[in-house]
Amino acid sequence: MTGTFQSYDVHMANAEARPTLSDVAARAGVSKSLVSLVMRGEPGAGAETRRRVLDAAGELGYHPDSRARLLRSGRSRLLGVVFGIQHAFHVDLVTGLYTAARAAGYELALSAVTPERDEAEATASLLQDRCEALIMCGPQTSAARLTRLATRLPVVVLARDARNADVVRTADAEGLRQAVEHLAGLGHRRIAHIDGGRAPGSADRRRGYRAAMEAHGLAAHIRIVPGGLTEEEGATAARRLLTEKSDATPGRPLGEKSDATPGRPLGEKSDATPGRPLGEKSDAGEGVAEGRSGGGREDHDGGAPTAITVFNDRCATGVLDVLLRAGVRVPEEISVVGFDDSHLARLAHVNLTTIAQDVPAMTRLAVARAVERIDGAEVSHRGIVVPPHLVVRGTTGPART
Amino acid sequence: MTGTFQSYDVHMANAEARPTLSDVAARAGVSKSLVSLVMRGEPGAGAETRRRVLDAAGELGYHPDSRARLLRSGRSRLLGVVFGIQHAFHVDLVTGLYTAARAAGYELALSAVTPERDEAEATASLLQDRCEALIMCGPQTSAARLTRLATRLPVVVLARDARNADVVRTADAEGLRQAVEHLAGLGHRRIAHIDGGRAPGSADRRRGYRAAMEAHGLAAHIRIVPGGLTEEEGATAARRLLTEKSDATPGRPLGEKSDATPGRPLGEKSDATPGRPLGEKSDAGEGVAEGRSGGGREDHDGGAPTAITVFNDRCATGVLDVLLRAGVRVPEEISVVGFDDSHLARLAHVNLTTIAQDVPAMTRLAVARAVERIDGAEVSHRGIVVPPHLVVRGTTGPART
DNA sequence: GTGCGAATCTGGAACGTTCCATACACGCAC
DNA sequence: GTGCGTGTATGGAACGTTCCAGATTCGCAC
Repeated sequence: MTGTFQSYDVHMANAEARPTLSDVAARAGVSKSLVSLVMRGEPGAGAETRRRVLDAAGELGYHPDSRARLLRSGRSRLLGVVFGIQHAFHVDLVTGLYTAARAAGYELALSAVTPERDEAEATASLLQDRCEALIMCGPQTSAARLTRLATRLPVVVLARDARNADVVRTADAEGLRQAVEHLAGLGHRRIAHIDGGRAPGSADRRRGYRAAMEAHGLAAHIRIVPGGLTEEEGATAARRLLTEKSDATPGRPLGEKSDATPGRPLGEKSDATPGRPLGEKSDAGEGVAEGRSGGGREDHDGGAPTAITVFNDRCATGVLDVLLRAGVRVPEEISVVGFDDSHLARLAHVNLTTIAQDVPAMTRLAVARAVERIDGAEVSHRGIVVPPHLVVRGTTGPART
Repeated sequence: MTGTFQSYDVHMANAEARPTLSDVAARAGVSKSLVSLVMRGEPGAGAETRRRVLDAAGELGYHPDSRARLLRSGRSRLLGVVFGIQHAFHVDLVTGLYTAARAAGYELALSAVTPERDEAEATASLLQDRCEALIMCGPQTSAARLTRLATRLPVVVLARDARNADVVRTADAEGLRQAVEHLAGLGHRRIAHIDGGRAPGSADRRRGYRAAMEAHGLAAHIRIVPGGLTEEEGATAARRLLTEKSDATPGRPLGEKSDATPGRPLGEKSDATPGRPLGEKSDAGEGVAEGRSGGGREDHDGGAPTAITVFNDRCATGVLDVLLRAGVRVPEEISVVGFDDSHLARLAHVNLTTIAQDVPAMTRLAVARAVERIDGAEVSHRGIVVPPHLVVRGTTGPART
C-alpha cells in the first residue's frame, strides 16, 4: 500500500534533493576530494580556495551525510547505550553518559528496554547501527549472551557486576556499610534490610549489610526482608514488616489502621501487581530467606526494627509511603536509608537519606573504558569500582531510647 | 596518545572484521544480490537456497550494516524522537512509540533532552542521522524554530498544541471536564485546580476546569492555584492551600502539624528548589492569578476545597505527599484527581484517580501521521485530538457533608 | 638549468549495501 | 522445434563519502 503510484514522485516539503559533495565541488570549481578536505577542516587546501569552497557550501546549504561519511571511514563515533527507560536510576545514568560522551568526542545511540521490548532487541538494533562499543545499564542479559556480544565489540557493563565484560559499578557492599554505620552512629541497633531480590547489585548490598552489622556487634539483629526494585515491592515489604511488628509486640501498636493497604481496590486498568497477600511465598531470588542469618524468627530479639536500609530509592519510596499511611513517623519512630540518590530521593518532599552512587564518575569512567577498548588499548583490570557516599537528608534520626 | 603504534593493529576482542554481504555470499556459494534479497525477506529466492543463506549468515554472526543500507536506498526507515528523559509521561510515550513504529515498519532513533542537553541539540543530532520524520514529545521549541524544522522534514508534535506542525494531543479541556464531573457527581462543590503554569496543555486544562465548573453552577467556587509539572511544585501548591485553609476556617484545623514542610532542612547536595516561603510571589505563567475568576479571596465562599484537580500525576504525587504528612486523609477529607495516568498513578500505593491520556492511540496516530507525511500523502486536518478518559482509583470519594 | 621537497590539488578506488537489467533454467502451449 | 512466461539467480552500477597515490606548480638551493 505504500506509494503504489509512482506519479506521486513530486514529493513535498523536502522537495529538492540534498546537495552533495560534487554539487559543492562543481560550484566552487574544484574536486570532490578538496571539498572533503575543507569540510573536515584538514590542512592541504589554499586559503583562497578554502574560502571559495566554504562559500559554495554555504550557498547550497550543504550538510555532509553522516551515513556515507561513516560508511567510508569505517568509524561511527557512536556509543550504543542500552537502558531501562522506566528505571529512575538508568535515566540518571543516561543523562550523565550524554555529557561524558560529548567530552570524549562520541555520540550516543540510545536503545530503550521497555516492557514490550527486551534487551535482545535493544542490543540488536544498536549492532545494526555499527556502534563502536556498547554500554549496558544494569543488564539482565545472560552471561552467555554477554560473552558472545563481547566477542563482537567492546562491551561495558554499567552499575552491575559481570565477569565476562568490562564493568563500572559502585562498591555496593561499601555503600551498605556506610548506611549501617550512619544508623549505628545514631544509636540504632535493630536495623533491618529490605533487599532487591534478583536485581543487579542486590547480593552485594545484602552482603555489605550483613558484614557491617556483624562488625558493629549487631549480628543478632540482622534481618533481611525480601523486597525488589520497584515502589510496589517496597510497599509490600513494608506492610509485611508492619504486621510482624504488631505481632511481635502486641502491646505497642505502631500501625494505626488495621488494614495497611490503600483505601480501595485498584482501578480496572491496574496492570501493576496487585497487593498480594502478605508473606505467603518467600519469593526473593538467589535463595534469600527471611532472617536467614541464624535460624528462625526467634533468633533476633523480637523487637521491631528502628531503622531500615532499603535496596534502592524507588523501593524506599514505597516503604516510606506505607509507613506514612500507617501513621508511623519518619524519622522519629523509624529511620529509612535508600540507595542511588536518584532524582527521586532529592525531591524535597521525599527528602530521603540515601547512599549516592557517583553518576558523573561512573559515566565518565564507562565512556573512558569504552574508548580505550575501541582504541585497542590493553586494559589491566576489567572491573572498576567507584565508591559511594552517604547523603544525609530527612529520613534518618536518632534512635528512640 | 591514541594508538600511536600501528603494531597494535592486531586489535583485540572484535578481531575479525565484521562479516559483510560478500562474506555470507561466499560461504553460501551464491551472489551478494541473492543474500541481500534473503536478508530483507523479499521473494525471489528458492526455499533451499534461502535456508542455506540464512544458515551461513547465522554462523558468521552477520548483521546488515544500516549505514550502507540507508545510503544506498535513500530511505532510512527511521523516525526521530525527541523526549524529556526525566518526564514520566514522556517515558510512557516512548514506550508506546516503540511498538507503534515497529508495527508500521519503522525504527526509532531516540534523542533525549536532559538538563544539560537542550532540544536544539537533540533535534540537530537526529537531523544528521537522516531520519525521515521527527516526533517531538511536548516540545518547548519556539514556533519559529519549529516552522523552520518543518520545512526540512515532516514534524509531528505529540502531547501539546502547535499551529505550524502536525499535532497529536489529548483533549485536555475535556479531560478536566470529566474530572470535575466526577467530583461534582460525588457531591463536591468546592473544587480547586492546581495548574501547570507554562507547561504544555496547562492552559487548556485550566480552561476546561473553568468551563466545567461554570457548567455545574459552581462558578463561585472556581479556584486556581499556581502549580507546575513536578512533584516539587505540587508540594508547594498543596502547602499553600493548607495554610490558607487553616487561615480561612480557624475553628477547624485540618493540618495537625503547624509546620507542613518535611521534618528537617534538605541535605547538603539538594539542588531541588528548596521549600520556598509560602505564597510570596504568584509565579504561574501566562498571567494566571489566584482566584482570578471574579476578584479577591472573598469571592468564593471561604470554605476549604474538598477536592482538587491537579495538572498532572507527578504534581499530584507531590500534593498527596504533603496532605498525607499534614494528616489530611485522602479521600475521606479531600479528593484528588491527577492527569496522564502515567505509571506513577498506577502504583498500588499511590493509587491515584486520574484522567488517562490514551497513550497507545496517541502514539499510533503520531506514527501514522508521520508515515503519511513521509509517503507524501495530502493531510486534511493537521491537529488530531484524542479523547481522554477517567480512571477511578483510590484518591476520590464522596464529599464530606 | 636541474633537482627536489613542500604545498596544493586531482582522479579514482574503496566502504557495504540496494537496485536494475539481464541470464539461465525450466515447463508448457503452440 | 520455437516462443514465452515464471521463478531463480547474477553482475555491475549506483549512493556520498574518505582515503590514497599521484600530478602539478612553485620556490629555492645547487
